[in-house]
Amino acid sequence: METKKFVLLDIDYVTENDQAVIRLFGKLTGENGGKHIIAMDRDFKPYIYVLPYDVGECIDDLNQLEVRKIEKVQKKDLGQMKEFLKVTLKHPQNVPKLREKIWDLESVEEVREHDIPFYRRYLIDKGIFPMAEVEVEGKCTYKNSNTIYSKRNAHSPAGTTASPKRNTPPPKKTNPSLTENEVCIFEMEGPPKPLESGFPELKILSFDIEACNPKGMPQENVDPIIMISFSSNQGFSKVFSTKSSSFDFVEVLKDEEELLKKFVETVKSEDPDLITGYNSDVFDLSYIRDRAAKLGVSLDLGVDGSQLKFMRRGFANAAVIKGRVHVDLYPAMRRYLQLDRYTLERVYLELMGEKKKDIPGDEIHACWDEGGEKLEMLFEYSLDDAVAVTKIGEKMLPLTMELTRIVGQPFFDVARMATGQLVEWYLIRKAFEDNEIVPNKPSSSQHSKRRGKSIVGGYVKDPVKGLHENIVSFDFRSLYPSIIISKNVSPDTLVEECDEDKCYIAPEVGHKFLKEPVGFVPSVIGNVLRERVRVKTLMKESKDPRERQILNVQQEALKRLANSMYGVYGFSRFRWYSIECADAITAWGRDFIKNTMKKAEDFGFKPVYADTDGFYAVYIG
DNA sequence: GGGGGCCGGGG
DNA sequence: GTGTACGGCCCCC
Repeated sequence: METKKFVLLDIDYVTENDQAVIRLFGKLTGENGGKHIIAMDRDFKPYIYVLPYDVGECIDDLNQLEVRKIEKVQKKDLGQMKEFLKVTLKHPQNVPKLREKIWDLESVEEVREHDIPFYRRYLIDKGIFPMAEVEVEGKCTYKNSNTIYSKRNAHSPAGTTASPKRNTPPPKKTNPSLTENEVCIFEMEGPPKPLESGFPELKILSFDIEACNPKGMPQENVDPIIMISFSSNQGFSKVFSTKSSSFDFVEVLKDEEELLKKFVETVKSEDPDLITGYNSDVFDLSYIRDRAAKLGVSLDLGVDGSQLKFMRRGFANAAVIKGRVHVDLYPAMRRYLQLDRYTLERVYLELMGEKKKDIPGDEIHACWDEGGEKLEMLFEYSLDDAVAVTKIGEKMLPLTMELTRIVGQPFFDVARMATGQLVEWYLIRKAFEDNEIVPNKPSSSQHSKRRGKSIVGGYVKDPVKGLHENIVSFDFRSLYPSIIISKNVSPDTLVEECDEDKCYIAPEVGHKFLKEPVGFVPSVIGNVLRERVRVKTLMKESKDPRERQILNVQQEALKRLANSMYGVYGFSRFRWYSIECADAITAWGRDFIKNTMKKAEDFGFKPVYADTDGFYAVYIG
């Protein structure tokens, strides 16, 4: 038996002998530091909770179905203790198959926590966090990365002869390149242990491809890839192309097939933790997939030698490279910044304060054809794009990393989550820690019912026109989070009736919230804000500039999380949705700002503009 | 005013 | 894969 410590980069599960096996992808720290590890846990089983009408009858009914285990458990449902049945199933894929059947049983009132993906359940239940260190015990076998992958697709049951998907082009003879990496395949014995750890140093590799078509956007069935650029945060920068250049950073390859092979080889030899691109989910990697399929080049980019694949994620697909984290910075920047446009050029200007080389899309074809000076410009532009992506990544990924370490879901997911989802997954983890059962997502009918209701927002006083002198401003610090905490606004403290001294009553709307006990959401926000104060104090005390910078990112992440928590009450598709809570919060907000303005007036200030959590006033004496 | 449809960004 | 999810703007009743 041996012990390994590693930074947890990603997680998934595969099926072996009809059993789900969790795989933790990481990078070893300490001894053998830098090498990849794939730790396999065969002991974790999928489960759901069932709220029975009649316990005995329900157990009998469940025993008729293909279940592994049934246990009675006490869990809080919005603060109220109830007896649930924890039903362990045989395979994660049985959950969607069986949950309807179970729900339809006469003895069953409700099925809960039936839509939490298996790997997320694992992270939550084991208390481990991606982008932090984990310790495992068991046995390690070193293998070459391209010998691991055995025709088995993640998530498809072993043995089933799955028809080859568009996802995975038929791998032709792989080039036994010199850049294969040794990977520690680790059989876990016992659960993983979370370790207190600092901010991991990650290697980021960015890339960008060029292709061209005289008529407009290049078409993957016609137009070849003409160059691929790379840039890392550790000094690597290179352009590969099928045309030569006088620049040192350009390396010429004989044809597109060789170019694509070089792409794969470079990813393997550079061996980054993070791969970033700009619109790479939708454009670069999709284009590479299609061209590679056409030319029969194997895209075995995963650390386990698995193929590049695409996952459906809402309206766009996300490109997955197992064991490395591929992040498309384009959708990430859309959430991170508030801009009119999100072109790479615009985002770069915003973050770096300087212009980037640019060639309009419709001129690329001419540059490529003409050659000479124009072509050299194209090489420079292409490299500059990859460099820009690295720089943007260095600026914004630390925040994503902190959010990952707080929310506790994979970096890949966190980088693609809207803030509402971040909050939801954070609350789901906290619910597990507090023995609270997670509310179900609204059904489509509940959802449309919710959408029909609207919430009155913050108080806005239209600005008084004119040029004002002697302006003073006032604003509440984190108004909504403060209201949630001070008025204990939570779905589990909301009551129909109560004694006046035992609850807080919202102005205008009249919703009542018990003063005690502390509600689930207020307690979570309270912890987030206290943690933020703690981090800010550490930051002020710290003498080390790098440490200060890291702590600053941490407190920013906590602030983002606290400020977006109010939203869970008002967004119709969220699990902790509560129109009463949302209404009460904004009602208190309006009340506070109006009262403060009135008081200011008593002291001779005349408000000229107000919005939600602050106002401006002039002193008139 | 609010529900439905389209688009972004990449070359 | 126990997830099928965006948000802003325009247009149209």
